Amino acid sequence: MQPFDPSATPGVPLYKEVKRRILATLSVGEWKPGGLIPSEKELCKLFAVSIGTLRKAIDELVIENILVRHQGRGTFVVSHNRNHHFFHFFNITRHDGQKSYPTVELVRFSKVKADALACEKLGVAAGSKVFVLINRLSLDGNKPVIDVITLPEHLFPGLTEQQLRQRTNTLYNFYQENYQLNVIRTEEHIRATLAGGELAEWLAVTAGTPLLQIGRSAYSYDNQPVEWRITYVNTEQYEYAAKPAQ
Amino acid sequence: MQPFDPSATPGVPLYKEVKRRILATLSVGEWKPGGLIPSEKELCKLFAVSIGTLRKAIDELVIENILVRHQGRGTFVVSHNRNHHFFHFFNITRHDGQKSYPTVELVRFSKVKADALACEKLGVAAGSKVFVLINRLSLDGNKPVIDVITLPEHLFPGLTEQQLRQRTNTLYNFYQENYQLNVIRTEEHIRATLAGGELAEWLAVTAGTPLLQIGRSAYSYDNQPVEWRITYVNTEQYEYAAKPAQ
DNA sequence: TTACATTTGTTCGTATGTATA
DNA sequence: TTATACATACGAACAAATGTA
Repeated sequence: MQPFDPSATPGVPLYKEVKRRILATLSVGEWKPGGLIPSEKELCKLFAVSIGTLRKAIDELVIENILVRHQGRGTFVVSHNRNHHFFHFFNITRHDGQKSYPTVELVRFSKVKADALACEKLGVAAGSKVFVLINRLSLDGNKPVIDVITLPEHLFPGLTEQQLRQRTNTLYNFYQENYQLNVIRTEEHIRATLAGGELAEWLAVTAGTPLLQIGRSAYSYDNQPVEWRITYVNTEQYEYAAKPAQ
Repeated sequence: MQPFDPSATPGVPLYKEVKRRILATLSVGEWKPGGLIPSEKELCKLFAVSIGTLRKAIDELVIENILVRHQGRGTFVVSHNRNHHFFHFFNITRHDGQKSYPTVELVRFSKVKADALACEKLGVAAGSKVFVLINRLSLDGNKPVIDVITLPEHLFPGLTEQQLRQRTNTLYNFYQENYQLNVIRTEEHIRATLAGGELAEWLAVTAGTPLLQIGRSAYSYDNQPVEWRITYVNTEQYEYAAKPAQ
């Protein structure tokens, strides 16, 4: 005989329900990125489950890079920092596989009506306003990457060019600190294209140079779309390192 | 007091040791792809560990796509089939995300001395012989993909063009069935390039068309390199779908 | 259709080890 | 040194899926 539990749903394992409740708590900002969540013992009491069930829920959130455990210290909400987690979303390396931190230069900032593609990718109504940022990234003195980033205005109210220029950490850290938007997952689709026009200028290549064109959707908790970007990469000296098929 | 265990190594958790022993058993071919491994109860006896420890070892192998569990049936060694597991290593989709199975046409088959890059990627001595296969893939009547595949001769003794033409399943299934080489992991690095020469002919595009150039190393158990390939993709109608950052 | 044995999945809990502050 | 927190290892009981008699 099961103990009475009003939240129990037939067919849904208890640990999945615990996981959902942890995600919901993260989603409303009760536990903040970089912060400590209650200990396993406390969470067992809170959710009225055994330690094994709780650990199974947290295990999945750790695998999904949403929580991180530190033996002896506690369990933390994953945060976007320069040191931790950055290369999880930055897949550009030198041909020899060497990674390095890019420096970023804001080339353009504007607020416009979203085009059809942006509306679809961001899940906003036709005619909605969006911010468009164009960033140029430098690596080892080269400038091989241009990011064209689209952000829905309703999630970034009052965003200004100055704020973006003054940020000292990563862009995803900026979203997190200033707009409580925590990017936890991306989807990427890669095509080849040719440089031309302003893109060729910004990358300092001749028109007709082959480039990678990487479309990325970035999501927060609850699969909320936060950002849509297209990244262009000159692969003369750099390349895209795909994650091992898993 | 711990029970005496001659295989125990200080600092290495028991479940990691169990995992290593399962991998070693797979590596020598004692449990075959597609086949059933002993039940959890039997494995507990075999390794003299508790059910929890055994499950933790198997959990990791399931996450790594090496084993697969079926409730009520048992635990199986993952196998390369047309139906199961194929899209795990095939990341080309239509622009709308639609997946379909390619048909394959062998364009060229030869045995040559490995060049420096192939030697490095396959971990073979300079001057070693390798087979080079060129495949053209069709999707929905289009021919957007060329694979240039390099295989070390010592792992594929006696490989013939006829064998390759007669295969009815995937290439990785062919390696598995005929050479007991089970590809379980790949690494991929993506660049942009321009079509030209034979490549442009095979893909039926004009010279100067931008293409994806995807370098892939494929590994078996024990990180043994099995295959090195370069895939060229015409992304006019297709694209590379990266796995979600995980 | 039914009954049963087998196998994995879920949930519970305890004891001990290891890392941290 | 001590308390706290996660990591590892143990195992019991029951649920759910599967295949077979």
